[in-house]
Amino acid sequence: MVAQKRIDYGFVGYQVPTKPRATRSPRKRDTFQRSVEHNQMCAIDLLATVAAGTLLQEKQNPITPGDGSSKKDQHGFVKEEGQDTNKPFKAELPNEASCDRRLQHGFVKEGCPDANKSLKAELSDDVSSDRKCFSAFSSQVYGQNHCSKENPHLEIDGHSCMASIVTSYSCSERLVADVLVDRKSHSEMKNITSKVELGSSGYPDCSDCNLDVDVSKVKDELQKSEKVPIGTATGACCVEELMDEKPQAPIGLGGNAKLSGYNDSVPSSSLFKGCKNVTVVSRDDDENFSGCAHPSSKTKSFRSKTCIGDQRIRKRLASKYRKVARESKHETLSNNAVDKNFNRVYNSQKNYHKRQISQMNIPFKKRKIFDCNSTSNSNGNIRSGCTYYLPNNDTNQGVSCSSSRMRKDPGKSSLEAYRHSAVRSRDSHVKLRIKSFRVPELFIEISETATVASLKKAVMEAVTTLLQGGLRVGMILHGKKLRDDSKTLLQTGVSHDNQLDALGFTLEPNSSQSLPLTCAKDSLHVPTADNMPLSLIGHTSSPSVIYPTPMIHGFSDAEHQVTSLGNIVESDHDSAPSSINTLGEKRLIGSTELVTIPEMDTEGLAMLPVNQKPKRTEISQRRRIRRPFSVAEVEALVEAVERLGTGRWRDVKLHAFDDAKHRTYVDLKDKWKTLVHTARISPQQRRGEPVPQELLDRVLTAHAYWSQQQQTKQQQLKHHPETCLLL
DNA sequence: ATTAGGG
DNA sequence: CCCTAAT
Repeated sequence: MVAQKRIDYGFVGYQVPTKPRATRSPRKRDTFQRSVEHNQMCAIDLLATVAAGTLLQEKQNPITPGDGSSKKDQHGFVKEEGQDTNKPFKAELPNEASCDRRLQHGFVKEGCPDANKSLKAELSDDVSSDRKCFSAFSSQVYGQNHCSKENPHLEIDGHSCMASIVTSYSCSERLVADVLVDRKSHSEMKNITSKVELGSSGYPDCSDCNLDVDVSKVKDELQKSEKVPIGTATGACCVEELMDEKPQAPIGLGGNAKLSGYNDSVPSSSLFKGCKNVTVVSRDDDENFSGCAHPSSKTKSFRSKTCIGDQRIRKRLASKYRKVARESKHETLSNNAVDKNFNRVYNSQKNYHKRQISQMNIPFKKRKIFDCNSTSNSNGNIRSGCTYYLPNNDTNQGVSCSSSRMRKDPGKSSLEAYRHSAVRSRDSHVKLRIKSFRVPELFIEISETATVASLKKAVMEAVTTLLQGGLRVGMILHGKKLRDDSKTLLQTGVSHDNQLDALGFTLEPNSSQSLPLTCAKDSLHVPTADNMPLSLIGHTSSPSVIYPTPMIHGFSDAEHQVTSLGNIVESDHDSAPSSINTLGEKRLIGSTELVTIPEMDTEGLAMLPVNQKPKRTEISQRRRIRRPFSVAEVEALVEAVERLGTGRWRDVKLHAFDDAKHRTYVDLKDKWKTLVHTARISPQQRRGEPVPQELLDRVLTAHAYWSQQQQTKQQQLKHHPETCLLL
């Protein structure tokens, strides 16, 4: 490559950290400049080589240099290089010193500090400019990384929930994050509303909690109603956002729930990531359906639609629920809106790649609502109901008028009535509604020319991936976990009015990321020892606390609510083992209302079955949880390495996995190692989740490229040590 | 704290 | 993923 003969020093983007980047003398500067050019060329070569088709396509839709994209890149670089940008002077010196003492000497010799300083400043400027150019370049080449705040699609209107596109998360994300941080007051999560109805007659047991069970009950009721929740086109995930007024969105979770629509409960969050939410549809029907007034939803219709296309998802959802605090600002998108969104998406999207970010936490929140009509109350029938919101909701709810209202007025009276009724007969039913849970952010990249179907498919895949781990249901009463599945609701007190307030369900997502060990599919639950929830799984008492996954960006209102309830515990997707502590910390960060958490933790621990502790301990001792890399993560890694090269794992981590705390640079390095190995062996020999051949090809290409670069550098050093001096 | 490699 | 040596 052309680059080989040239000196690479100074190029931040691709160069190895060790090399000197800037020089103080004019001559050196020129050299530097050249090196930069050279680097760029290298980069281009690499890109051309590596990126092949995709990149080329992207090039066609280059982002204008001036826009935010460039900024992002720049930003990214800054981070990469670290200190350089920020502290051109000080930072650089040390680096250089380490890299090349000669340089340093020269520098020192030059003598006057001031002169040096100015020079350095200039150099740094140059560097930055170079970087800019590079970034612009890279952005063009990579196309994918442009999430400038300026991009229209990135912005989220309060209500607009779009399918977002995401670019490479690395740089762009960061920028966006920086910019958007302020806005993220809202949760980034998308909510999937689900409606779950519980027939109280059943047992409180976990088994009961299973969607299937509930579903059947619900189903019956639903059948009565004609409405059909909507199958959104996405089929895959239709999440409905809950409107305050029309809280319920039936969801495909569990047997009961159906995903009616996929909404972004918190737009801002989506922005944060630079992605928009993928909204699928919520129909008016849904709303009606969801309406508290209509406790009975159409299960059947739901079910039929539920088929969304991917039973897997459904299953998973069913298996696990998370409580979702409903976001006050849910809005249902009309079809039109959806269409618009899609258009936007398409426009913005360049690649068909869908990505999930490392952050893929799955914070699902679940809301519960008890419906009991006053009328029914008189009857003593639970079903009558009023919608009862769990405490969680209340907190958040400022938004949900219905919930708060329900609770206060009708709710209580109804509750009392309910209680009485409960006392009278054991036949009374408890109806629960779980409106929504959150879905972690999904990033989807799709070409403009892609069909709607493909986008849907992409969304589906993303959702599927998220839910892969499966979900588990836990119940919390008055902040305590209900572990005895054999107890009846009555015995547990769930059927009593007071209890309702304190009742909470938790969904523990076993996402690969969050809870790798608990892979329903693998049937390996044991491992999760680290995670309390996981450990709990094996036990009769399934009541694990729901952990709202700590979002990277902060907690959503819902989460806060949950916290207030004390029902929810967060599971840290990142660190399953120390979930509690971690959670607590995160919460603190995210919100002020953390008080409950500590208690929760304590209780939780205390409550934990004897078995649990040992398990946990054992597991923790053994090692941290295994968290297989998802395809999305692999893609992120590959992309980062393509850009940064091997040997800069810290930078790779910072760029592509900064939010994935459980991925250390060592992990990334190891993963790359295994990827290279995987790419070299025959497909038949590969195990685990198959990695797209395209990615493996990129791995080999990038690996080859960077290996060569390394050799070249070494040779240069050997043969032309003086170059260092010159530079 | 990082990086590189072996296990 | 873990562990370790070398930076």
